[in-house]
Amino acid sequence: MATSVPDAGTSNGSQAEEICLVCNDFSTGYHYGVPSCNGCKTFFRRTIMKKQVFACQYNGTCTIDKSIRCACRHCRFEKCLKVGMDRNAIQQNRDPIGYTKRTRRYPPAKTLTASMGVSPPAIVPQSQSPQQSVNELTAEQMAEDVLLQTLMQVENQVEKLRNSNFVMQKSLIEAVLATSIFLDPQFIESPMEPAHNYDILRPAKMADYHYWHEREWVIMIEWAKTIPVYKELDLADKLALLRYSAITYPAMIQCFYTPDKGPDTIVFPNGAYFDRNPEPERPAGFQRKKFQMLDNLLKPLRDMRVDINEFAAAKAIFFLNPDADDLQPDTRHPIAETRASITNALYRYMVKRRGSEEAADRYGKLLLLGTVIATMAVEMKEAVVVADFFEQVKFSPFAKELLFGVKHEANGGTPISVVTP
Amino acid sequence: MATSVPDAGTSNGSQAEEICLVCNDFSTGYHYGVPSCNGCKTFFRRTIMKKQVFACQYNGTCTIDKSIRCACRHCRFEKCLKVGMDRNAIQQNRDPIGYTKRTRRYPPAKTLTASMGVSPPAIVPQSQSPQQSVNELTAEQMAEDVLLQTLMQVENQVEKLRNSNFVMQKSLIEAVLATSIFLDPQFIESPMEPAHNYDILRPAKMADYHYWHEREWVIMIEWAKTIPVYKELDLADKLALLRYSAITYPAMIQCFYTPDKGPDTIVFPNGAYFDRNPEPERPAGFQRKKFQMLDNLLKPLRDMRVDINEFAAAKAIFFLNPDADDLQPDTRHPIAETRASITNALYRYMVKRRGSEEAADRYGKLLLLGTVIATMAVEMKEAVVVADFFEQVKFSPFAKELLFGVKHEANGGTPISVVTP
DNA sequence: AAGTAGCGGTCAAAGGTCGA
DNA sequence: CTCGACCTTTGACCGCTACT
Repeated sequence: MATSVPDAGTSNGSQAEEICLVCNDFSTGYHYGVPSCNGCKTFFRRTIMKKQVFACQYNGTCTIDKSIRCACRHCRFEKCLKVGMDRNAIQQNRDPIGYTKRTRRYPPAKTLTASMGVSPPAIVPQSQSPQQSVNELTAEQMAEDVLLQTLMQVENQVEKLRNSNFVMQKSLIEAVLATSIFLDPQFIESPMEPAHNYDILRPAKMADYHYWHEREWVIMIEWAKTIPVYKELDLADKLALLRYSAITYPAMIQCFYTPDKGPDTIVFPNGAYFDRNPEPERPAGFQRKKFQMLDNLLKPLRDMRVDINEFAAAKAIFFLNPDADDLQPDTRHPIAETRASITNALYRYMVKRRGSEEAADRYGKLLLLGTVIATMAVEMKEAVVVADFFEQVKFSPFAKELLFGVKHEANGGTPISVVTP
Repeated sequence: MATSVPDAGTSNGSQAEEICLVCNDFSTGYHYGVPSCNGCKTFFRRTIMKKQVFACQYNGTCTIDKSIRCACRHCRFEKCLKVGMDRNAIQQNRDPIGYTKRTRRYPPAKTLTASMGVSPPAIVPQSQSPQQSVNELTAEQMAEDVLLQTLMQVENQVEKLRNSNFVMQKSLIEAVLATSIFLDPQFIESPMEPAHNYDILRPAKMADYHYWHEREWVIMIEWAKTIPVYKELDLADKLALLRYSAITYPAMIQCFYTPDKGPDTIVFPNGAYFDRNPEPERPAGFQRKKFQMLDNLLKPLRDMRVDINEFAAAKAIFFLNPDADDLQPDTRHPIAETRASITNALYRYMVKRRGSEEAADRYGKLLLLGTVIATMAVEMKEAVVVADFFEQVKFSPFAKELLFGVKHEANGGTPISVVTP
């Protein structure tokens, strides 16, 4: 326990390799691919080898620092994964799929080079280096991983944009055609504005629902424009994808980014919240949507402890729906291809973080959330049409453009009607 | 914690290290820099961590000895400091670790394997036995694989039943409650009847659609009764699952088992077929369903060359939808568990047959068909309701029971209206 | 031949547990 | 409530192997 507090003041990045990325203690070199200290290195290895699963006593957001790195093993392990420690670099206890023999336990005798029979690969390196199937990626796989990394990086900007005070005064078409703010270096480097106060909550009013939906839509549009395949689509196809996700994208965002105020509460960044209580002034059918969000989205996301990177991938997978209405037949294929690229990269990401066994289970559960998304998309499309038909909801021009594909007027942009919450 | 025992030269040092410098009890090693016993070690830590301050009842000169070390906490703590215990060696609170007594309970969850039954094993499995990693499947995994194998075996009977001339004259409720024909040894051993002649095709008429839908429903019911978790459900939950899949189960069956007459044709076993041609006599909305079946189900099933075993798993995964309407809350969890068991077993099956790389891609694509299924389920539920409302379709009593949950009449069974094709 | 980076293993010494 | 026998967890240090 070296008590020596490192002078963190040196902003020199070249020293970064000497600091443990997990706990900021002095690093003793690269371990499992990450500059880290002996403690975090050993902790990571032990956790994986013993297949331990921890639970955070709080809300899974504990800060990990040298002085308190032992306080929450769940968050410490999550931090290890977050900074990129690679469980495939752990040698014992290998991937159960590509069966490799291990020669541990009692005899250190390595005379039994052949060990047990089954040796699938032509070359069997006796003592396994962490190479092989893991680091050897094809060019295609690397491209897929780059795509996923881009999604992850953008996702890390989403909350910043969501909490910010930006005002978009564009029509839907203009917003779709403009360059994404997520690709604007000035925005990327801007600091996160102080989070809203989540301690003072108040029930959401109609104005809150409208305000936040339109805000999430703008975020969805800015986000979509960062996806390579999306940029290449015709305007009509872009709008078709946006329309398909118009209901579910805000729902996913709101479920994932709400602070944990219990299993029945979803909070908007301004402190407005809703829960299971009925709200008679809202159109019928929206109560059902609330239950679906709480039971079928929020709960599994929480239970699975979906991390932001998995969430980034899931959002894109469900958004890039080649079966969405009104897509031109020619564009379905490239969309499906990109979707497959993301699923493949997501799977590799999960294997790296969770191991192949848990990854398969987790991957399946996450993809099956697609059924929930699809159900909500269809049901709410119906409900929205009905609500509009009976004029229960006064949709803004922006909303009508998005939900119903109302033709854009020749020249003037229809400004977003921002409702002050 | 390199001990760096400084005893090198001291003659009697070897003896002193075995004695607690605080109370002269046997020491258990160095604690906080001083050879000390467990009691004094723990006492010192507790005192520091709880920031306790003691007062001596006498004059602060109490002797501390093993027999009376608890008599005066003030003087005991002073003695700790005097012999050199280092308060800087006290660390922060750590994460709680749970039970440590081996005579109590089973370890803190995580291993769902032996969750059933009482069986607290004398030896806690929590300890490290790094075995089981490679070829060895856990008992849980083996149970999952057995479940999948059962589904596969039943699936191999489906076409036999579908092509047979069986006539079910039962009401929905009776069919649900009876024993599955798939579990009847007599049926299992019966030979497959000669397949229908798929060379002579004719366009399907309304009667064909009705006939085959009701027939697929009967097959669905017989099939569902072979799923262990399904058997345990209440009648209402059984009906809820059947209702959810009432549209999509026949669609999946028809897509998978149709002979390949080109990408736009689906053939029933009696030679009746349909394709993309509009059929004005059918209700609006059914044309859309046909396109969905051809484009979103038949095409991917063909493109992926889904085999019958994968199909068996997929059917069950989509059928066991824990989010289906009207399910009781308590039954959602066991359904989700079984669904996860099947997905896991399916993944292992794919890895075995295709290798881990292709398996991940294939597994993802197959599970994402769930979005198609969910979309069709919801849309057709709407369409069916509308169709019934406008009486465009004369639903049979059996169909009404299934689709709308019409109450079963007290005694008489409502016979299936078998339309001769 | 010697050096180094990064694996896994080790065990003294931390902290946690729970019946007495 | 405190005590302390007994337990788990931690991490500085070590040996090992592959690759310079």
